[in-house]
Amino acid sequence: MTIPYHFDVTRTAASLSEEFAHLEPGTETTQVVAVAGRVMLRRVQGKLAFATLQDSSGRVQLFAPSASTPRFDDFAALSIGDWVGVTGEVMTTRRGELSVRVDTWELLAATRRSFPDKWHGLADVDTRYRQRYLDLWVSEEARATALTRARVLSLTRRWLEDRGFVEVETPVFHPIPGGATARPFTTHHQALDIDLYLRIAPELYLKRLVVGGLERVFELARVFRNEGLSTRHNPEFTMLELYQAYADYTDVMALVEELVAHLAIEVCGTTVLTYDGRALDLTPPWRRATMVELIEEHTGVRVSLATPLEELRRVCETHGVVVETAWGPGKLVLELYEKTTEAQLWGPVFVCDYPQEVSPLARDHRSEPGMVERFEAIVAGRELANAFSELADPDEQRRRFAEQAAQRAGGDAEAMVVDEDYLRALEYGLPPTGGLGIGMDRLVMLLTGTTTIRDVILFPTLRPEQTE
RNA sequence: GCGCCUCUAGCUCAAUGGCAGAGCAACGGACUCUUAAUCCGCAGGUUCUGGGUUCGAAUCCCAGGGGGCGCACCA
Repeated sequence: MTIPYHFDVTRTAASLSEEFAHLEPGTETTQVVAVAGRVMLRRVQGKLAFATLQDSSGRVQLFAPSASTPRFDDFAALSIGDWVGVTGEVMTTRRGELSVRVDTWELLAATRRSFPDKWHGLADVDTRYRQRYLDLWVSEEARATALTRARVLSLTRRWLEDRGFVEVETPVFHPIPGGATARPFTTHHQALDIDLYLRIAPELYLKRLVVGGLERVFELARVFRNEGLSTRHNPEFTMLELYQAYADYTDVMALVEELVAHLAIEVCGTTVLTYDGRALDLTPPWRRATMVELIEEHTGVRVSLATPLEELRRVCETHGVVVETAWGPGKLVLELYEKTTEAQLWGPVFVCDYPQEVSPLARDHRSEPGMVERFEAIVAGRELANAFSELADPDEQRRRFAEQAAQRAGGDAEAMVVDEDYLRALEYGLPPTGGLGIGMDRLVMLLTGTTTIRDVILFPTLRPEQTE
C-alpha cells in the first residue's frame, strides 16, 4: 500500500461534533466530509468495524461496514496509532454515536511501535517529557496546556499591539551578558574567534531601541540561564520584556494587572482562580505595598536603609538569615525580605521599592533615598514580574556598573559587566521609560493550573538518554 | 552540589528472600451497532547497570546511571 503525498481534509473532529451535536440515532445526513488523524481505539465485530479517530481538535467515530468499506480487512486490521484519512458521510449509529462512514480511506502513516495503554496513558513523567509526541496524543491535559500556552502568547501579542507596542527581535548571542544577574551559557564563534554568551535577558538591547525612537517595544524572548533546575526553573525559558517611553513603574503596574486579568478572562473566563488548592483573585487593582512594609508585617520589625548596619545584621541573624560581611544595608534588607517574607506572600501583590544596591539598572526613587523605583509582582507565591522606572542617566549607570564590576572582582560570578556601548547609547539620551519582565512560563502555569514548569514547556531540559 | 524516594514486558501495574505474573497493546482466530467492545489463542523479560551477601536475590547490601521531590543555587 503506497502512502499518498497529500490528503484533502475538510473537517476537524471538533467541528463535526459541534455541528451535528443533536442528530437522532440512525440519521444519515448525506453530507460527505474528509477527516484525518490517528486511530486511537478500535472495535471490530466481524463484518462491522468501529474506530475512534483523533485529530488535534478531538475525537470522532469511524463507522465501517464490510459491505461498503473498501479493503475492509485492512481497515479492520489497523493498529492503534495508525494515521488514516477518511472520506464519507456524516451519520449517527443506531445507538446515536456521531460517526463518519468510511466510504474511502487511506493509510497516511503506520506506527511501528505500540502506543501506551489506551486507558491509563503515560504515567512515567520522564517518558512524557522525552516523548512528548506520545504524551500529546495520550493526555488531554498535555494537549490542552500546549494549546493554552500558544493562546496566551498570541493574546499577549495582540493586547500589546493594540496598545501601540512593536514586537522586535534582538540578539540571542551577546558579547557581554547583561540585563540581569545570572550565570550565562557561553559559546564560541569560530570565524570571529570570540566567546559569546547566550542572553540572560534582552533588556539592554530593548532599551537601546527606545533610545532609537521605538517608544513602545516588546520581545517574547527565549532567555538562557546556567543555573539549577526545579519545578519553577528551566535553563531556557520565555520572558516577555517591554519598554514604554514616558512611563514610570506605576504605569507598568497598571499594565501588568490589566494584561494578566485580560489573559485570565480569555483563558479561564474569570479573574477569580484556584491555584494549587488556594484561592487567587487576579481582579485589578492588585495590592501595592513596599518591601519594608511587608517585612514589618511578617517579622514585626521595621527596618530601613538608614538602620545602623550592626542592627540590621542582628535583625537578620535573629531571623535565621546568614549574612556576609561585605553586604551593605540594601543587600541585608533584600535578604531579610527574601528569607522571611517573600515565601509567605501569596498575592497578587506588587512589592515596591527595592534597595539601589541590588538594582543596578533601575532609577533612583523620587522620594526614598537609597531606594529605586522597582517592583516585583508576587502571584501565587511566585515571582511573576519584575519592573522598574529605568535608569537613564549615563553617569549614574556608569557608577552602578563600576559597583557591579567591584563585586565581580570580589568573586560574585553573577555581578554585571560594564557595557560601554550601552552607556554610549544612554549618552544619546533615554527618555523616562518604564520597563517590565514577565516570566511567561510561570504565567502559563498560573492560567493552566499546573505546578511544574516542565508541564508548560513542550521539551523541557533533561539529561540526555544513555544511547549505547 | 546535598538528602529522601523511585526504576519489573511497548504501556499501566503485581510478585516484600523461594518457579517473574496480570490487564491493555502487538500477533492469530470468532463476531453486522460497538463505546476502555466481548470471547478464544499465541507471543513477549539483561527485573536500569556492575559488584557483593545467601543454598537461593526483582526483593537485602555497596557503587554507578536515569527520573521525581525537597534543600541549596536562582531577579
